[in-house]
Amino acid sequence: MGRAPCCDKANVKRGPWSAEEDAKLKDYIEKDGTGGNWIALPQKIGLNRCGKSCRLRWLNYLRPNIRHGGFSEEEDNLICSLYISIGSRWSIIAAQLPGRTDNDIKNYWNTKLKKKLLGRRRESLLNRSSSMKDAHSSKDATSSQALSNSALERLQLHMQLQNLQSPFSFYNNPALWPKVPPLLHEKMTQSLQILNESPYQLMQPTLSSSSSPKNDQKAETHESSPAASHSAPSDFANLSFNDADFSELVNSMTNCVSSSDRYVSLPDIGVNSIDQPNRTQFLPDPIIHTELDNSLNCNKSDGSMSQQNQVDEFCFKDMNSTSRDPLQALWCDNEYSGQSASSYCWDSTSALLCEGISQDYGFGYNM
DNA sequence: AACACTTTCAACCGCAATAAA
DNA sequence: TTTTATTGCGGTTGAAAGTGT
Repeated sequence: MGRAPCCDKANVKRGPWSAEEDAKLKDYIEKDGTGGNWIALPQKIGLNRCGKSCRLRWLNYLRPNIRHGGFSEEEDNLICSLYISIGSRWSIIAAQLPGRTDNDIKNYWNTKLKKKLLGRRRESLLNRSSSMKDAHSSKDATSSQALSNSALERLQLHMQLQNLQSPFSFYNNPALWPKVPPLLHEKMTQSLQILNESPYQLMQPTLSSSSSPKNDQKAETHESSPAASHSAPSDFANLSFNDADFSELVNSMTNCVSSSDRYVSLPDIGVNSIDQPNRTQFLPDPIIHTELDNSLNCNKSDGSMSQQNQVDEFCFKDMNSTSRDPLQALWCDNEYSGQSASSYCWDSTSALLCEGISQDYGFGYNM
């Protein structure tokens, strides 16, 4: 037995809001507030709408100081940075962008920003590797458009950025990877292999990015949809890769590649509201900001980087310093203990919220 | 001009978390 | 402590607008 619906769906109006409905809702809330009960609100004001619909309309459209469209480069960079670090926690991302709603940011990311960013990345990767990768390039042209917002996508974006910037990085050297569970190691290897073989190839919608029944069910549902039907089969489809996997891997790698000054602080991320006047402004790590600028503005940062600089930026650039020892211990010496490194680090939003503390978000890019 | 295809984005859906009874 | 109601969120849908042929 499923839960009762929040309203009688057969007898409430759906679809686009009229100006009259907007005015009714806006006037009432501005005057009397929501009364702490969205479900009861439409009846109070004589709107034949579901309470959830009213709430959404208010939050995403009618609320004061909402901005639509016209995202600035700074906002682009911030969204990218946050997406890579925390994934599709749109409400948290929106909290860092005054006047933006989670829905807007989500739409913007899915329709424009992701393509913009990864498209540039693809171009750069292609330019650099075209001479040796021609044999692999054409087959993925179609599938490159199909993207998933899975954890693997974040990992791959992470890897692409890393790989492009520093071709000698540990991402290309499995021997340098940390001790992680064999399954994760295998996934990572597969991802790297696919990346290297198919610089065009990004994510597949058929990817079983989560083991949850919900997602499995939805994947089945979409099998017959037009969107799925034109998707080429992918090796990624064999990867089961969830947020926990991602966080574990990236966190481990972040610990390795990032010196302390490469961490970006995200103060009070869990408790900020875009309406809070005194919220702490989150600014992206300057290094990431630069990289994203380069990516979003089609600058070839990789082309301008000297070989020496690349070596300097190599993940074990401090190999000769004493500071590497703990890292080596993490990467090479410790047996995998079964405890995720992320258990005390950045991945879990809920952890952030529970702890209520500022977290260091390690991106781990060598830029 | 007409049609097909793609993109955009407002709105919806269902689940999980939380609050209230 | 358990049950029920409500809120908040991320994923998804589908109509409208845009673009290409």
